[in-house]
Order: sequence, then C-alpha cells, then structure tokens
Amino acid sequence: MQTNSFGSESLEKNSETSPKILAEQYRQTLNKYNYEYYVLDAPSVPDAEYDRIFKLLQELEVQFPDLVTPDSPTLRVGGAPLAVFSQVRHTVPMLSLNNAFDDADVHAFVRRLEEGLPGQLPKIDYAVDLKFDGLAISLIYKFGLLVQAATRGDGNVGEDVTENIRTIRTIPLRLRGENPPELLEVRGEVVMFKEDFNKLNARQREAGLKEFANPRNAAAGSLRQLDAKITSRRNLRFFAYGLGELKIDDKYQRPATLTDLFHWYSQLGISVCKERALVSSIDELLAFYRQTEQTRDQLAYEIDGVVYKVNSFALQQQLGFVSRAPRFALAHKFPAQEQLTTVLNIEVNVGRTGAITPIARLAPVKVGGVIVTNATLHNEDEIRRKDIWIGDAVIVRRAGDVIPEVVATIPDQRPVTARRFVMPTRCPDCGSEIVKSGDEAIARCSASWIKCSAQRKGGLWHFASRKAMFIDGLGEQLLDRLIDQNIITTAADLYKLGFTSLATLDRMADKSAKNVIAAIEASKKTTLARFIYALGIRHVGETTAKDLARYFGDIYPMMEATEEQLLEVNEVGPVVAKSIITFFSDPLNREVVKQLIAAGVHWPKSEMMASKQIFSGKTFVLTGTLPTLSRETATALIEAAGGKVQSSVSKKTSMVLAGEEAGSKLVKAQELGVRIISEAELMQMLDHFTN
DNA sequence: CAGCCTCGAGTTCT
DNA sequence: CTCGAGGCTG
Repeated sequence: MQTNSFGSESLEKNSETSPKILAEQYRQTLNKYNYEYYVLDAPSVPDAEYDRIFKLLQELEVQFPDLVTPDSPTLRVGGAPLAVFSQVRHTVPMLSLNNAFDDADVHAFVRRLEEGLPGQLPKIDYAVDLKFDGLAISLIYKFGLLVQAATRGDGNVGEDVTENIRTIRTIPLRLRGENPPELLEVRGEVVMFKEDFNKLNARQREAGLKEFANPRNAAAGSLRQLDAKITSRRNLRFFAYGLGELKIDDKYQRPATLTDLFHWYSQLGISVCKERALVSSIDELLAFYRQTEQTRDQLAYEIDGVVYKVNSFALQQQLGFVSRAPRFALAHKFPAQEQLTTVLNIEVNVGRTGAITPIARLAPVKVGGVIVTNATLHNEDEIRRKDIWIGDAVIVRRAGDVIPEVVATIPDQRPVTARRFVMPTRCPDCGSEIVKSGDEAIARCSASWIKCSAQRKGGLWHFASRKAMFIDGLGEQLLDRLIDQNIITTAADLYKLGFTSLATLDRMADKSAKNVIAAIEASKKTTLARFIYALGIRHVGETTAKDLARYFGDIYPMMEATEEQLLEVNEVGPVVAKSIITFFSDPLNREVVKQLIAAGVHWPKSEMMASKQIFSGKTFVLTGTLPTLSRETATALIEAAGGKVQSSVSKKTSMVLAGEEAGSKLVKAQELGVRIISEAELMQMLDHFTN
C-alpha cells in the first residue's frame, strides 16, 4: 500500500514471467516514479533506484526490440537538477506519510494502531486536518528568532531556503510571547492560493513566460528562486502542521498533544490550518474525509487529501515507525486529479463550422476516477504556448472535474523520437485547403458543408440537438451512417426519410427505426427561436436566436432583412448581421428552409403576440433624469408591456433604467449585477414587439 | 477606445 | 469547462 512496498524486489523474483510482462512492469514502475517526481514532487525512491530499473528495462528492450512501446520511459532523455542552494541536514528526519486510497486502508491503519497500543482502546483521539498540496518546510526558531528554513529534500537532507522563506508574510520572523523556547522546529507546508496562482499565470502569460502547471509547482518554483525579491512577489502562505525538534526550559510545559501544539503555535503567531477536528472513531475519520471532499473546491488552496494523526505525543512515540513512515499517521488521499501520461499522437477534428481542432491522443490514464484518452488542445497557438510535442510526457488534469486538459509538458523528459505537431494544410475529411485568417486563432476548412461531410455531420447533429429541433434518438452513429451512405444531405432530407430507408441500414432494428421516425415527426412542432438556432448560422446561438425570433416574429422577414434592420436586434452587431445575410444569400440555404417548412415544420404564429407582453414578470427601477421621457410616461410604457415599476433595487430587480445624475440606485444595481439600461434601449425593446 | 461581460463553439466520458 | 470573439458600457 505504501509506495515503498511496490518495489523492485518483487519484480526481479519474477524471472519466470515473460519478458513482455516484465517490460510492462518496469515501465509501470518507472512511470510511477516519474509521476511521484514530477507531479507530486515527492519521490518515493532515490534516483539511483530509478536508474537501476531504467537500466533493466533498457537491457530488456535491447534484447527484445519488439517490446519497445511508444511511451517507454527509455525513449526519454533526462537532465540532472542543479544544486544551487546549500544543503541542510534535518536533525529529526522529515518523513513521508503512509497513504490510504480507500476505506479498507483506513480500517487497516486503525487495526495496526490497536495492535501497537494494547489496552488503549476503545478510545484513541485523532487530530485530523488537511493534506496541503504544497511543499513541506522546516522552520527553525532559536530563542524566538527565525534562523533557518529548509525544504524536505529526501527527508534527511534538504535545501536552505531561509532568504526566500523570510519573504513570506504569514511566517513570523520573531515569535510572539515573553519566553520563547531555546529551539523550536516548526514543520508545515508552503502553499500558493488558487487566486494568486491564477494571477501569477496571467502575468506570466502576458510577459510571454512559461505558465506553471498547478499551484504546487508554482509554489515550488517560487521558493527555488535565487532572487528572493521574486519570491516576495509571489504571495506564498504557510500552514504549520507538526513539530520537529524542541528544546524548552524545564519550567515550561511541553505540549502533550497536537491540539496543544496548534494552540501554542497560534499564540506564537504561527498560522495553522483552521479546517481541523478532533475525533475518536473510524466513522468520524471517514466522515471528515467525505465532508472535506465535498467542500475542497471552496478552499482557497489545493489539497490532495486529509491527514489522520494520533493526537497524543506519548502514544505517537509508543507507536513508532514502520520503515520510513510513522505508524501514528495516515494520509487519506482523494482520487488523483492530475496524472502523468504520454501524448501518443495529435490529430485534428473538423467541427460544424469547419473549425479544425487539434486533439491529443493520450496513453490511457485514470484521472479523478475516469480513464482519459483524449484531450482537446484548442488550437495551434495553444500547442505552441504549452510547447507540447507528440511523444511528450505531459501532466493531465480534469478541469473543473470534468473535461480533461493537458496542463503542461515536461520538456526535460522529452524522448528523442518526439516531434512537433504540424497543422495539416488539407482538411482530413474533404481534402480542401485549410485556411487561417490572420488575427483568428482558429484554422478552418475552406470548403462549404456541401463538399465537406464532416461539416455536414456537425451541422445536422446541431440541427437535431436538444436545444435545437430535439430529435431524440438521432445519435451521432446513425447520422454518420446516413450521411456516409448518402441517404441524406440536408436537414430537409431528414423529413423525407421513410421507414424502409432506415430499416435497410445494418444493425437497425425495426423498433428503433420506428422511434426515430416518430421523433422526427414530433420535432416538426417547434418554436421560431429553436428553428433559427437549428439552422446553425455562424455567430447565432441560442440567445441570439431568441432575440431574432422576438424581433422578426417569423422566418420570412428575417430572410429578407437588411443589415440595418438586423443591427436593431439586441446582441447583433456588424459581424453577426453579415453572417446572417451571407447565410440567407445562399440559394441552397433558402431552399432548405423552404423545404423544411413545406415538410411541415411549424411554430406557433402567436409567438409574437404572446411576446407582446415582453415585460411580464419583470420588475424595473427608475433612477436619474431620462433624456426625453418623464418618469410617469416611462412607467406607463413599462406597465403597458406587462412590467412592474418598483422604488428600490433588490437582487430580484430585472433592470434598472438609468438617466442623467443617477445616484445610489445605480451603484446598488452595479453591486448586485442588475442589468442597467438607458432610455434608448428601453424604447428599442418596446419597438421590437410593436413592429 | 479599452476593458468587461456575454455569447458561441468545441469538447469528455459515463 | 474553457477559450476566443463580438457587443456593450464607461
């Protein structure tokens, strides 16, 4: 369970296993070490051990060249880190903790405690707190003065980072209180708050410098700055969680428990983590874990689990250590949200607008409990900015816990076989030229959807999607086949589909064919806004489609609209207006619209009438002097459209109508994020529905 | 005219 | 969710 037991010894004993399996085991072990080294910044084995396994794998691959996989660590070339800080030997070693990944591990931990502490049960108090995702640091205070700060290093020898640590404002340079101990070694974690991390990366980006992969790397990088002035700008923080050496006059009492220690730290002016608890059962330990997992996103900093420790120092001592980790403590980790993996290839996807999006094909890894194999790279600039090569070792994260993202590459682990991604010049679907207009980030297939079946598929998928026509059961698979076999080309063709043409498709059961036909039939009854959205006009999304529907009331006036007229519509500027005009100037698009309506696609004609009460349910507040209207007239106009006028601004206010010399109500509206409109805008809104 | 805000488009996996 | 881009506000 703990990292060390997953060792090399077991690997070598398996001499009877096939070379293939052995090679795989070596690779996995090396990847794990890499992960610990680069992602966790907490290697579980010395470098020499890594080198030894590396050599074993290399020899095996020389013997059996077929066994070389594209993600083999032997294809990487490594670089040795430079020693620039002076070294510090820890008097009391800074050990790592045993890890638990599931409830069973926690039960085993408690069972080991029972065996180690006969007679103590049933009551052992546990001090539980968070496992910060930062850097472990040791601070030494002599007679209350900070004299030395050091990183953990390998646990025995770390680096002297005193100058940089001094710049951290949450670390006292002199302890508070009258009688400081002769020697106090505070153990804790340096972290960077998520907010500061984001700001830092924004600055790095602006300055054209490399961004940091995560707050922990940023904290580590900041602490390793040779120039302490840079460190001071990085806004690092410190939380104490433990005790190293302590020499204290006999007349003072030594803290007997962690609870005492933290209390004492607070008095000395040393910050400790507030998310703590004192519990005494497995159920409470697990409850703390689950509750923390729920709320971790709300914390200002990142954590990768929680820590359980026996509260009493006396009992801790009695329990002692197993190999290199204390028996009295356990780190219960959350499922990893970041992993190290390999970019096997970078391919491109063609979207419905012809947008060419590069996608990284990854060696499968489990991230946050899910196997990830793909991650979007957005566009060429992004690849260049992050300097991602095919073959690179990369850190992958699930952004917002959902969508996989390549956070960063590890250039000094770049294999010799790695190569840069080159944007193709031809569309992988239709072979047309790929173009990129100067200032745009996205490259596009130059062909229209008539020629490019990828765009056609995307367009039809959009047409049938939930927010558009909502044709349930018309999935991607089915659409692909219908288009590939030239059964349909345009959206209008969908409504000409017969049961027989569907049922003749392979693997298409009669029943599902019937369902699809029924769903298509049902989709005929829709709304104008959905219909406009379904057309897939560039720059016309859900919201703009609604605005257009409200303004025009029907599709025909919109098809004939001039640019001037379109600009009247909310959310429509020159770019959107031109896009709409271009769309309807294509005879084929007009034909499709005509056919769709002929096929029976319809929407309530009363939609416009219903929207006559455009302000029903909305509340307004007037403030300041309006240019032309009196307050009475404005109120009357709003009420005629179904709205209500109130005297004071609240969160529930829909809009604030502001004129000259608007006062506190305007300020309040801004604070609450309530929409503020001018008289002209109000008139515009009212015009739209009377037209 | 610049910065802010909102919208659009593409995307992952179960 | 994230990024880019268009529109709107100050």
